[in-house]
Amino acid sequence: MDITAVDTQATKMAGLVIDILAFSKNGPQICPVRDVLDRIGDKWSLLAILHLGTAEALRFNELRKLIDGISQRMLTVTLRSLETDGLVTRTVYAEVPPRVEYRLTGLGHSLLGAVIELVTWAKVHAPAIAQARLAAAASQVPA
Amino acid sequence: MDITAVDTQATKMAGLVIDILAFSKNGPQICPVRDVLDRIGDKWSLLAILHLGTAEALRFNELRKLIDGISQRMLTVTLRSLETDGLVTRTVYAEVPPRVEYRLTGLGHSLLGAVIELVTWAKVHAPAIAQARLAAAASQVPA
DNA sequence: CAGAATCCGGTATGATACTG
DNA sequence: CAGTATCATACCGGATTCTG
Repeated sequence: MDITAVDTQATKMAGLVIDILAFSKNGPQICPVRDVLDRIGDKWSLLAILHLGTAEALRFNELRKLIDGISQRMLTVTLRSLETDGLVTRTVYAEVPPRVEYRLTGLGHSLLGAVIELVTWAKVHAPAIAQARLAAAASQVPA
Repeated sequence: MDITAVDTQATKMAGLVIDILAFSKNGPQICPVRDVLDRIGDKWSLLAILHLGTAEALRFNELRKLIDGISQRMLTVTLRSLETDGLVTRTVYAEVPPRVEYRLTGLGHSLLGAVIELVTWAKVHAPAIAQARLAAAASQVPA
């Protein structure tokens, strides 16, 4: 990739971003971009979506085991808010003991695609970020 | 897209996610996916990256005006942490009054690509989410 | 099993004032 | 202009206990 190609792509991305940000200013309601980012910007939503993307359906305690470190409370809260936003469905089976299954909706699957992009980026560039942090720490306390 | 195609794509995404999550378990250090999500999961980082993606370079107060509602303090904190992670560069010009320019690094631009995917999703599906929320609110207080 | 309710601390964020 | 320093606070999220 030569300089010209880089420039072209950068310009293209800039145009896309400008469109998005312009859109976010329109209308009387809050910015949809911020709104969605707030939703997925919490500690567990994206992880829940990722794990739900690995199976057709998952039960509450299955998710609890898969998402390492999540508390019962936060799993409940997270799933409810994802349900409210139409990203997952919650199905209760009238049995005893109770069984509840969660699965991604079509909307949830469409988000999964974008999320995979992001975590793939994270996976690929994690070493670069770690290195940058080390370099920053080193220049912080040189003596 | 027929049922088979949907299934195939869903299976493919599931495989990708499994790879990513498996990777995140490896090694003694913390999960890189969570690490990066924590970084960009704060309130302002993604917005700063998006705006920096619209121009070659931006000054402190230019960003301040562009990112509506951000406080001086949070802009500073956000930019510093992005700098620490190697996503933006900070250039101080020895002038008076001082001038400081921020611009995305190559790493930052690569993240911008994934972020654009995400916010584009947000832009497209914001109405669907809004509708889901309304439906949830309606079923909440039916009487 | 799958939660609901409650309490509680830490941290992220905001407001304000001061400075090189 | 581009911060830093300090204080105030809201709310996120964890631990615990109780329930259908």
